[in-house]
Amino acid sequence: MLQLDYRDRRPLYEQIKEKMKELIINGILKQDERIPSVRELAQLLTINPNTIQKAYKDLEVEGFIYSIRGRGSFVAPLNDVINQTRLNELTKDLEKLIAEMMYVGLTKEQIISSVDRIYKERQDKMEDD
Amino acid sequence: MLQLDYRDRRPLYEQIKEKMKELIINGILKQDERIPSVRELAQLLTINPNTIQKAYKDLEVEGFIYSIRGRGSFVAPLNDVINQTRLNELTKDLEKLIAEMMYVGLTKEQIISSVDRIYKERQDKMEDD
DNA sequence: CTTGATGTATTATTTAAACTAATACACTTA
DNA sequence: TAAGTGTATTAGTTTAAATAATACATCAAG
Repeated sequence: MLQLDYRDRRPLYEQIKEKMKELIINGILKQDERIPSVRELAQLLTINPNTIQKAYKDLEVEGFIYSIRGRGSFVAPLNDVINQTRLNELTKDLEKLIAEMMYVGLTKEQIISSVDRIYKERQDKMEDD
Repeated sequence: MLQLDYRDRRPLYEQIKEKMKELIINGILKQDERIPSVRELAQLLTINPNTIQKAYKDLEVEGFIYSIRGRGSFVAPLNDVINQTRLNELTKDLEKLIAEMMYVGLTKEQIISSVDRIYKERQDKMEDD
């Protein structure tokens, strides 16, 4: 379900965050589905529970999961995810990315066709579920 | 010209890289223009020269600047910037970003109109120079 | 040819962040 | 009640970032 890469120079909790986001975004984990507990995942990955805790806390702040003491952690419903702060961050990231793409000489048409292709590929993938 | 943020949790050399990229991408620094020397910038920012050196080395690898021993560091000509490796990285970043934007419910049209807006804004800005 | 500036490299040290470890507590469910 | 959950705290270790002090090769100017 989750594989860590120790050659990766990024912190473990970042890797966990990214992998978990992917699982949620790609629909592998469904809304309100329970995800492994802090201790379970720590044991599975043979790392410290505190590291999982940090990853989960970040994911909760970003709106991807919610946690209930005594019960566990769960995939957040979409409504919770769509918060303006996150949207602003994503837009800012998009601006940076496009700025660099323009700089290396990509035309608007090239960029948009990339967006189009990516969008289509993702839609196809989601329809398979 | 360059302002560091010590509340930022990212490493200083990352901040320097990002700021320098912005200056180049936004056309503030022109092709073949000389940028501050390692020692100059270190003194200006009151940080260690080795930190600047690391930032500059990274920027050179990514194709944004080139350095000549004994002379200084300069903004790279565009042709050098367009390398396939960098393009692949940018495309991968774009894929991740769009995936998350789709997840939070943005339609293809919304994303493309964002791209369109960003592109136009940047073109206007560049024409002012 | 000397001088001062440049990029580059190396080694050692300090500082900060990431990670581990061991507990503790409040809450939920069976 | 017992076992599992999230959460918090404190301490220690490990790793990365940043500093510090040099050294060397190159280039331009005097």
